[in-house]
Amino acid sequence: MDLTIGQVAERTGLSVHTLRFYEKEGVLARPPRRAAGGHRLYAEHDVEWLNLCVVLRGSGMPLPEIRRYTELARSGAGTEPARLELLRAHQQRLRDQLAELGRCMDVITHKVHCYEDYLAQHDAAQ
Amino acid sequence: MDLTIGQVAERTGLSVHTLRFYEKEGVLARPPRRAAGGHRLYAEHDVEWLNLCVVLRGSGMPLPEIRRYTELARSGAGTEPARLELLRAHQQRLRDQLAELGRCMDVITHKVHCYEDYLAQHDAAQ
DNA sequence: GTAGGAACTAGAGTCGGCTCTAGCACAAGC
DNA sequence: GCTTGTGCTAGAGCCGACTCTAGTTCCTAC
Repeated sequence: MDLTIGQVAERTGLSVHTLRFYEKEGVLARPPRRAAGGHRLYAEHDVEWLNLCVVLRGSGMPLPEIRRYTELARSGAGTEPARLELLRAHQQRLRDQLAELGRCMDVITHKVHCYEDYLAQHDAAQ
Repeated sequence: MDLTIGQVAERTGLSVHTLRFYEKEGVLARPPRRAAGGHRLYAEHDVEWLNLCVVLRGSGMPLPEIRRYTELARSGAGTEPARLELLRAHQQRLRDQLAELGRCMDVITHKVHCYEDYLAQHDAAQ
């Protein structure tokens, strides 16, 4: 039932290095247990938590804020409103970012069309 | 008709520092002319070019690639196919990124709903 | 002519987020 | 029992993209 750091790396897409780094940064709800020889032992829920963190990171949440969210979750009951607020704020930022990227996409698509038209014209002339 | 670096900063949203930095990085089609005292003099088309660069950067294109695009544009006629290819590649990356961010948004929205439901339940129980 | 703000240069510093190194311990398969 | 791979720690290094500093010069308005 326990997973090695390598197995967790495989299941989260994070590198072994990054997993240790995240642990140091307080991204894990609690540090994993250790085997006799000092090797980390992860549980399934650690993987789930990390996969959520991957989503948060992948959408641009900075590590300190992920740590804050983790701390709230670690504190347990009563912190739900704060957690909700944090997620909502991130959701809004993400919405804004999507809108901004959409505008960028429009500009780029327009540029692409300009070049396509130009080249179509140019090729036809030959 | 000429613009100072400060005016260009205002019109592009870039800082004066960043404008000089971009110039050093070869992001400008050609370095701006200089006034008698050595101050940079920008033309309107520099602002347009920079605004395109802002869009490219804002959508995640790294500076070396922007420089490459700039160099192609500087080389003039004949480089249009290469420019088109570069833009198309970026467009594809942007599409992928938008899709990825959309998936992140779905996960986060789901999380938000979980908390909302939980809190609604919790509040009703009081 | 002088004060204050804007611009100049070269180069150093910062920041976030990894990523890698060194040197060593442990473990699994033959 | 030995090799090969995986893991451990602490800490250094790297990368991209700015961002700022120091020391100086230039322009504008009084």
